[in-house]
Amino acid sequence: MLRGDITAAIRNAVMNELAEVGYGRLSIEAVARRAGVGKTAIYRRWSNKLEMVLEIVSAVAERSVPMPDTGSFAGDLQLLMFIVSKALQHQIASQIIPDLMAEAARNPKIAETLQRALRTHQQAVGEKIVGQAVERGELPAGTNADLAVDLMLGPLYWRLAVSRTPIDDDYLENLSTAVLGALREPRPAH
Amino acid sequence: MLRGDITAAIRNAVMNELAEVGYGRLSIEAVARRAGVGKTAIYRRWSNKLEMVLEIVSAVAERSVPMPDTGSFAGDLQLLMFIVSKALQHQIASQIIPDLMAEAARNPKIAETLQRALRTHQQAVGEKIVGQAVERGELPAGTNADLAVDLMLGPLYWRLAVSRTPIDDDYLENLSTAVLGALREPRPAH
DNA sequence: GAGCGCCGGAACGCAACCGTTGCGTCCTGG
DNA sequence: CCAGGACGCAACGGTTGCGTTCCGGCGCTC
Repeated sequence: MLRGDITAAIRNAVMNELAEVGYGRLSIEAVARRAGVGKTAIYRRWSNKLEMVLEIVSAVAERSVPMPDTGSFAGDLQLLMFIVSKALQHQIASQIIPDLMAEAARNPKIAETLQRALRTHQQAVGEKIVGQAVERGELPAGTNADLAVDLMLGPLYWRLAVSRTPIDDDYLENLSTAVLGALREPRPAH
Repeated sequence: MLRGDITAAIRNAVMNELAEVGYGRLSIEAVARRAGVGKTAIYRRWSNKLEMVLEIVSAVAERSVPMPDTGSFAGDLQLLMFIVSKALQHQIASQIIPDLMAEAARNPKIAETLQRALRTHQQAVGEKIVGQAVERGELPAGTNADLAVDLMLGPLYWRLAVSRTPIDDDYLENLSTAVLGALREPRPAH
């Protein structure tokens, strides 16, 4: 019976409020104001702030990050980095994600939701790419997939969400070359 | 004239409150309660919440991260990663840093302070380590210091502050080996 | 031992937000 | 045409926090 356009307006308002003030300062009243909606309409849909935010955020997060499969590890890597960098450069995402990550450190429910919505998927993507590369002989058999994921996503996240230095195509190419070098068979010291 | 022990108690309380509830929810009243101090004592020292937090946090941040100089790039790298990983595993730091990073995305004053207190110093450390390595011939001459910093700190930050997966010595060694591989002269594709 | 300044504590007026309720309107299906 | 439900709006009492003010007490210094 709930009107869909209203629900959509609320979802939208929550995302924007989250980006602007963060979870800690998010208020139901501000969401209602922003959505042009009565508080009643919100409480009719969710029982409190936490539940509302979690439901909305995971709904958004679930439709993202496709699985690259270009036929070569170098290609997969470049594509993945391109996608992730685009996502992290998105105005709203780049505000919300670090905020919720920080919040997750003190709220187990947020942590769990984020884990399910982001980490798990990213890990699966990483493992698949690395697994394919190993099968093709592009990476050594013992390659640590966890380490690979950290190497692929860590620098991007650091750069875009933490130090917030702009990124260009050159940088992205250098980065993927470097990561490629990092994961290849270790060479003797000289 | 202000009593030093009281100032110290307030500083301490602010750090702990920041870790527990984050900047967004930090309240002067809670800080006073926690420090066992009247609000008056706080307002006598700082004029508002933002100024207080910035002054205290930068004071703490300024005394950290020594400059490694072990004589070899591999040694410097391992030492730096060890220090940073210890710092990021510190209970309070690992809560406060991501929180302020997220807050910095929407508050320019916080961003500026963090930039000065953390980024600038880290960048200097990275540049020095890379510069020394290039002089010794351990890294190619054109090595991009920015990229190197991202590769060194990004995965650690990602792992410890974002995905919050525990780290052991083995992982740290694998990571530094990988970063070493990433920064060496690029090899031809096969 | 008088005075000064910091101290904690209590209370102030003001604002924001919580979650709930009641009102009158609008839309829809029977 | 009518019942019912979702809507917005406004108001409720209660809580929390702001930044300020005033108080009495305590420990300096002169």
